[in-house]
Amino acid sequence: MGRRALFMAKNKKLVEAITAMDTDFAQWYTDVVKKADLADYSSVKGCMIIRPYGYAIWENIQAELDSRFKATGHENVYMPLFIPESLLNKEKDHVEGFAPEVAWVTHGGEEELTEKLCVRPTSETLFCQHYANIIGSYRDLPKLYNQWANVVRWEKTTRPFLRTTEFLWQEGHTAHATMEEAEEETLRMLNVYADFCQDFLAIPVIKGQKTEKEKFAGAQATYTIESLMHDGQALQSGTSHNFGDNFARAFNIRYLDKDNTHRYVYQTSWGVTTRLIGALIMVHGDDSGLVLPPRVAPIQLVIVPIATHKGGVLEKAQEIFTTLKAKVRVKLDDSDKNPGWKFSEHEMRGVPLRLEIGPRDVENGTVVLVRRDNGEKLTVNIAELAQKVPEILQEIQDGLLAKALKHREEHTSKAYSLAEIKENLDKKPGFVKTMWCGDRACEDQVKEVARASSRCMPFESEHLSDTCAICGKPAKAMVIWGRAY
RNA sequence: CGGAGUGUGGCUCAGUUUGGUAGAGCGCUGCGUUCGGGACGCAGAGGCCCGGGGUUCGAAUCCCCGCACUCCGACCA
Repeated sequence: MGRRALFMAKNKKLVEAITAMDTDFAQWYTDVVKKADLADYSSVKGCMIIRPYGYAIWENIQAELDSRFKATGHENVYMPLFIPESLLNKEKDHVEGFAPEVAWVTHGGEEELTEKLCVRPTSETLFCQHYANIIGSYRDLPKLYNQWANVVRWEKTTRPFLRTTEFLWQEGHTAHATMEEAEEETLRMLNVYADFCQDFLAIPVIKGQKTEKEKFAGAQATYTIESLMHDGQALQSGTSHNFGDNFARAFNIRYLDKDNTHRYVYQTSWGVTTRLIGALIMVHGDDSGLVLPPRVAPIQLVIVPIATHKGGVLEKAQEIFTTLKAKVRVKLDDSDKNPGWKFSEHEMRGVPLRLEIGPRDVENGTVVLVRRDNGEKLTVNIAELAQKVPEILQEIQDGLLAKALKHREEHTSKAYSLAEIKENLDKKPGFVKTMWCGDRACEDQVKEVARASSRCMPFESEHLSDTCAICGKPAKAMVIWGRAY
């Protein structure tokens, strides 16, 4: 009864099974993951069961990205799950970066292995060894490979999708004849990610370069797309690395050039992970649960028939289902739950559009459409549905991106001192822009005082002042700071 | 890796203080009535009380030792 009362009193919050965002954002996140049937916990810490609905989102992400990778000339391959210890150790910075979080296989059956095998935390070393074998001539270049795989990193703190011990991702690994080509590739793929996030996931991102401190172990340059969650925390949503010839030297990947001299190749790697699902939740979700942008939504429209025992309703619903099936991903929920229950269920799962059809509608030749993003109800003639539904879905897609962008802008500030960075973040968590001298010491200080890290040096940067906001020395770049997941 | 908390039907928990026949709500199954914002009635099914050792006539409850998970801080996609 108390629950019911809450339900009635607070019209905005339609689902009482989910903790309100303002009450406890972390709990809200966990509630959404579970109530939207995205994932379940497993018996191994940090490993989750991705349920059909969550996996369907991942499959949509995969399909779209994969076609964009193919369109830019990449081929898919599959590398082994295991890496011999000696192979992992070949590149010094790389192994040092990953050593603390690798899982090791020491036994095969009852027998102890002569060499430990690492469960891949990433596959640079595997690709490198393979490239050393197959690249001989400039005619073999470039090699543009990608793999869809799982990787394991022994994390201390885990959260579903955001940081799990095992996660799914894609890792692109390419080899080029020149540094210029490698740099071009690195940026090309960063742009693929950025466009994908904005067009498909309706998540606005900031493109930029990581500082020395934050760059990938073994890379010469790391580029990133950074997004801002609803609670003002930053999320690194994808990275693209230019390795230069670091790995090529360590793994002796050389090609014979046109002038008959051996040269090292220049390599890149780039990846996005199931973390993107976490971003979707935290960028678009609300107190009623998940809100999915139509393009990534496994179900774009759900049909809820009302009073199915009355003649004609179910038949009409089925007819509409058949018509719309050709245009959008549609589900007819003809289960014997109550309509109200179904409304809540599909809201929690973030279905962008709901279609209600009851006896009144059948009589009038109309249906009621309800938007998940703003709750708006529209009465539409059945004859117009095939045209209207795609239009409304597009509006929702655009609206979500605009809303997220507005939120990010409202949570982005400028600062001119260390104290101001901290003050801004404490007052209103988000992105803080400052000038920076380029010294690691200043980053460490921001970490210590403001509990924030440098997210990136954005490509689109401004000149805020001549001096570093932290130490006052001449500034070299603008940096965006934030508290990150 | 520190600090705190929690482990009892599928889920959320009560029961533990003070040892004495394992409970509730939700969910699940069947039948019927309902159906425009989480419906209702009746009848059911379902538990090695996290694990291992003690103490006791008797342990979910008391004592040791583990393990797991959650949340908060240092490292990371």
